[in-house]
Order: sequence, then C-alpha cells, then structure tokens
Amino acid sequence: MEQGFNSDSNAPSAPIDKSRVYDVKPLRSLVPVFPNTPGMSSISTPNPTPFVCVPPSGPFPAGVQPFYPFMVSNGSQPTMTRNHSANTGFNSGIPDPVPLNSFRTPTPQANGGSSRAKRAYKTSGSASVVIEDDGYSDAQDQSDQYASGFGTHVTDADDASNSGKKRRGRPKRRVVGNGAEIDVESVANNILTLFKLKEFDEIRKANGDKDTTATVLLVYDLIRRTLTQLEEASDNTPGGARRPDLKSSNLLMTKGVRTNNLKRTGHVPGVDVGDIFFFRMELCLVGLHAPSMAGIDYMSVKVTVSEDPVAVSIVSSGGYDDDDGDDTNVLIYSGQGGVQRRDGQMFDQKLERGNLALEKSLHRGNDVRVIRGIKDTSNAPGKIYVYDGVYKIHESWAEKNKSGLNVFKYKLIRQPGQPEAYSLWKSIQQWRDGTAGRPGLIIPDLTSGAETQPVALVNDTDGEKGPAHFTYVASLKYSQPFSASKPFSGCRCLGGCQPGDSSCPCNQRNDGLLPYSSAGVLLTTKPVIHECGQSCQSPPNCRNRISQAGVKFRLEVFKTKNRGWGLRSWDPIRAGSFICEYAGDIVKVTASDFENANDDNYIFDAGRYYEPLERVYDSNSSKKAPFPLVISAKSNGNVSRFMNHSCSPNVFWQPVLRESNSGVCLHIAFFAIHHIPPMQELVYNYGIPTEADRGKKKCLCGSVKCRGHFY
DNA sequence: GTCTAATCAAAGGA
DNA sequence: CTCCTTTGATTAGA
Repeated sequence: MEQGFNSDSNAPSAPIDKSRVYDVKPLRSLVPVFPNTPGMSSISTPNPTPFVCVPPSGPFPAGVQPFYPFMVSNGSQPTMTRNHSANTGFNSGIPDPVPLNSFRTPTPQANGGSSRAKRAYKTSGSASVVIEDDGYSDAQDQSDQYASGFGTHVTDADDASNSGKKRRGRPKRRVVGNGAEIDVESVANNILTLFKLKEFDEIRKANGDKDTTATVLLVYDLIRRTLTQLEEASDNTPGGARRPDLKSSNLLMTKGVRTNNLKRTGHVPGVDVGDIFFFRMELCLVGLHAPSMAGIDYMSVKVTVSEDPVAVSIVSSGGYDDDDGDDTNVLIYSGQGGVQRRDGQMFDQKLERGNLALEKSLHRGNDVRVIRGIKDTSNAPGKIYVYDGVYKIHESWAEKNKSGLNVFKYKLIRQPGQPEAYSLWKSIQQWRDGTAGRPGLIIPDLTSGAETQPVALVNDTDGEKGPAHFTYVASLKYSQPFSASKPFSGCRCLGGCQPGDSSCPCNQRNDGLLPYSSAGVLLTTKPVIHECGQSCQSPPNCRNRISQAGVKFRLEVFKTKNRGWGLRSWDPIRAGSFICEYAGDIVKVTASDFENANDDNYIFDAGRYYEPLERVYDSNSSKKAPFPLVISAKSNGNVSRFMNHSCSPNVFWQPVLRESNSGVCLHIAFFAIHHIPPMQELVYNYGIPTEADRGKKKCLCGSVKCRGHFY
C-alpha cells in the first residue's frame, strides 16, 4: 500500500475518485519534520508523500505504517457513495478539487514558532479596551491589577504599555492571605526543570507521539494543580476563580512545551481515539483543537490564487442546540456565531469563519476531528472532552431557530473502522441506568457491599466463571500498628482541613501544603502522605482523608485476553485521582514467609526495586521504598489484587500514613498517572525482579517499553 | 509588524 | 440545578 498521507489512506480499495483523495492532502501549514533528516523540507520534494501520521491508536511498535489496521470492508462503501453524491449535489459555485502541487506553497513557517515565541505572558491589549463600557472597565482594571500583582512574570514591555494606559476606577488590591505572592513563572520553571523540559525539542513540538502528549499533559496538570493549590492557600479574594487552567497552559504555550503545533486535518499523532481531556486547553496543547473557546478549528488552504478555509476539528459540547440523536456515528452540528456572548443578544449566523470552513470542507471531503464534550457527573460543573475520531461532513443547510434567526447545520458521519469512543460512553451510561445489561456479567457486585460502589465481575472473553475464591476486605488491616510512636496530635478541623491553615497539624505534617486538591486529586507525590487519623476531628469527607474514603469509581473485574483477570473502570479517571488502596494481610518477612510469598501471585512488596516513574512528580528518588511492607491479597483482598503489571502503567502507588489509637499505620494508595478513559485496563508496575527471580514471570503487557518480565 | 473581535470555557456564588 | 458574574487565552483577520 502506498504511503498514507492522512486518514484517507485507510480506505485504499474504496472506489473513490483519486482527485478527491489527493485534494485532501498536504495543507499549506503542514510542515513535516523528520527525526532522521531534520533539515529537509518536504516542500521541495518531488513526491510529497512524507506526511505519515503515526497511528493514533493502539500500542503499535515503532515502524508500523498502517494507519488503522482494521476495516476496509464493511460499511465504508455506502458511506463513500453518499458522500460523493452529497458533494456533487452541492458543488455549484465551489472550486473543483485543486491539483496537488498548488498546495506546495513555500511559506511553511508562516505561523510557526517565531512569532509565538515573542508573545508576552499577558497581552496589554485588554487595557486599551477599557473605553466603551463602564460596567466592564472595572473588571478590566482588576485583571490588570491582578496580572501585575504577580510581578515577576510581567515583562518589561508589558509594564511599559500598562503604565502608559490610564487606569480608570478604583484599583482593587489583591489580598494575599499569607503575604506570600505566587510566582507563576518560577513554579512552572521548577517543574519544567524537574522534567528536563526547559528546552522542548522542535521535533516533539511539530509531531507528537504517545510519550510526548503524555508528558505535555502531565506537566500541564502539575502546574495547574500546583497553582490551584497555591492560590487556594494564599487567596481570600472573593470570586476565587483565578483560572489556573488558562495560566498554566499559557505558560507552556509560550515556553513551547506543546506538541502538534501546526494545524492539520485527520488524526493527530500521539492522541488515540477515545482519549479524554478535562480542559479545553489540553486539547490545544496536544494540537487536537487550537482555539481556546471556539468550537470550530480551521486553517486556510491555498487554492490556485485565493485561499480557502478548511475545517480541521470541532468541539461539540452542547453550547448550541446540537442534535445528539441515538446514532452515535452521526452528529448534527450547529454553526458558530449568532449570539452575542456578553449580553446574549441574538442575530443571524453568517457564512464566515468556521461556518465557511465547514461548508468548504463539505465539498472538499476532508476528515474533521470531532471532540465530544460530556457533562462530568462526578464533578458538577465540569466537562470531559472525548476525542471521537474523524468524521466527514455529508450535508449542510440553514434553518431558523426559535427566534426565527438563521442557524447553519452540518451533518457529520463518523468514518468507519475507528475504535469505540463516544459510543462506549453511551453504552456505559445504559449499563449504569439499567436500560441495557452489561454483556458477560457474572456478578453485579463482587464486594457484596463492602465498597460504596458495586464492582461488577464480567467475562465477555471466554467461559471462565470467575477468579479463585478470596474474601473481600475493603482495607488493609493491621493487627498491630506499623509504628507505635505517635509523633503528632490530631487536628481540630471540624469543617475539614483547609489549605493555608498553618495552625492545622495536618498541613504542617505535609510540609505546609495539603496533599490533595478540593476535588480529591493528588497534587504532588511525596515519600509519604500524612492523612488525618483517628484523633483528628475532621469529618470523613475531609480532603485529607481521600484514601480512607474508599473506592469512588465504578470499577469492574474482567477477564483479559491473556493475562487472567484484570481491573478497569466504567468512569473516566482524572490524572492524580485516588483509585483504591492495596488491601490484604500483612506478611511478616521471615524466611518461611518469604518462601510462601514466592508462589503467591497477590503480593505487594514495597521493598522491591521500582524504576523511577518519570511521569510522576518527585518520584525520582523512590527507587526503593524507605520501609519494609509486604502485603498478601491471596486470601483477603480488594479490587487492587486484580490490577495487572505493565511496563507502561497508568497507575502508580504512593505510601500513606494514617494514625490510629495505637500508633501509625502505613497504607498503599493507588493513583492515576494520567487521564484514563473508561474501560481501559488499570495497570501498575510491579517492580523490577532481582537476578534470582528474573524470568519467572513473563510480561505480557504489550508495551513498547516492555522489559519482558516482571517481579 | 500590532491590535482586536470572536469564541460551544471554567469556577464560584446566588 | 440553572443562571449570572468574573476572569480570561488563542487565533484569524483587520
């Protein structure tokens, strides 16, 4: 098969006219960067096939070409024909497909990094807006005040332009509780230094891969969470929201820690269909969808002499009256505009910008990425964005809305052969609310109510009826404390521990900063986390009791293809979320116990050697835990005993200390390394085997980084 | 080059 | 839970 340019290559034998296929090709701002020949420009190549997207899905080893290893046969035919007819029907007045060479305009870096690099942290533009609207001017002043309140990050240029503008109204002071100012820049720099990302290389900026996107998102999350934490701790201004999501992404954008920074149609390397995101800016950082707010992303393409906009991606998140019908492969998308954001005033939509781009893409027949915004039920006002793969636009029309105003509508149909994404969410929703049964269900809740959430036992793979018998216990039980010493007294936080409360002993024990965000997400990893204990007066829902509160996600134990039973979640899991602790029996490390432990497949041993987890903040020192703890979950255990090993884990463990009456107990808590989409198996690294044990357990994790065996 | 308008955001409070 | 206010970033296009 010829080198695929783009997702069109996934239908090699489909009877589509070639001109249309070529038509979708290398767009003007697609500038391939080749790891092996960095200086080469594709523009001068006679045969410009090089734009090969890394397969977006699956753990394909390096060097695999197929874009998608599936499909070709079913369903694609009728889709194509319909598409074709739709196009010809609408073709009047639109330029015909352009020959390939017209795309090779030698203006590659037009919107490249150079202009961006000069962008200041905070534009001075907002200050000059402050003329028209009195109601608005105050807010603008406030924002300026805020920006300069951070001091160090404001560039000289900004200071100059700000001071040149006259401030109107009463300047509002930013009150800072601790007297400590948050230095956003240095927070970010520290984290970037830690991850050795001060210089993010151009190759990774231009084209992502799984590792790069994961790194960018991780660092984004770290900076965002750290800012959240610092602002929570120091900020008592009303109205609280200081948008750490935007600030941290802005920092990364200006520092060039981003990937797929040039627009392109089709899949984006390093992002799989089904991947989930929790902020719009995350889409931006990985190059999936550039605008920070707008729902339609487009780029312009040179057509002979003029330029045409072409849609590359859309976000459908219910802002307009999109049709979310039963068929998850179809999306009726509303055009943009027609509503004044400030005052809600409405008018006709116009065929310009994104709307025009969608119209052009209809005739062009190019792939359009679709990101579905879904309400996050676990996190009230929040939203989760699911990359639902590529669609093609099949129809467009204009209709009148309730107010009789013009609205454009676009009918998009999902390209066949892509992994389940949005449809999977719909299925899960049905399993949950009972409108559809979970296929292969053996037991609805194998914990028999021991957890607050039921844990289904499922086998849709083979005939096995369940794992060997064990007793479900929700937590690790100590017969005697890990350490009898009680070095601290409990807190008196009746309303739960609060960040910034320096008198709270829990804050103090955790180096002055609570380990969890208000949403219960782990902020930074540490050698040990000190949670509230028995003598603390904080309520059970205190944010410093996250690992004691039990499993919050809807998990299921399922039969894997070749690795026995495994664990996965119906719910999406945000990076840093607590998943479960390792429950079981403490194994005393005597010679005989150790022998028994060796044929126990349900051992957790903190004393093993663990590779430093590059993905996790501050874990670079955790080669070996500074304490002995061996847990067996063979006869007593919880969901954790089903978590398999992987050399590319999505879960890591973290020691947690909880004090009880008799002393201090150490627990092992599992947290998500990155965002985990529903139904993706939860796996962690079991540790590196000693020489003696090497080769005993063959690893089947399938990761590119697989070391072949595990402990 | 600069600048601004347009945009299916996110959080918190009422 | 919905609505409203506040604080906002990115990019296309002027």
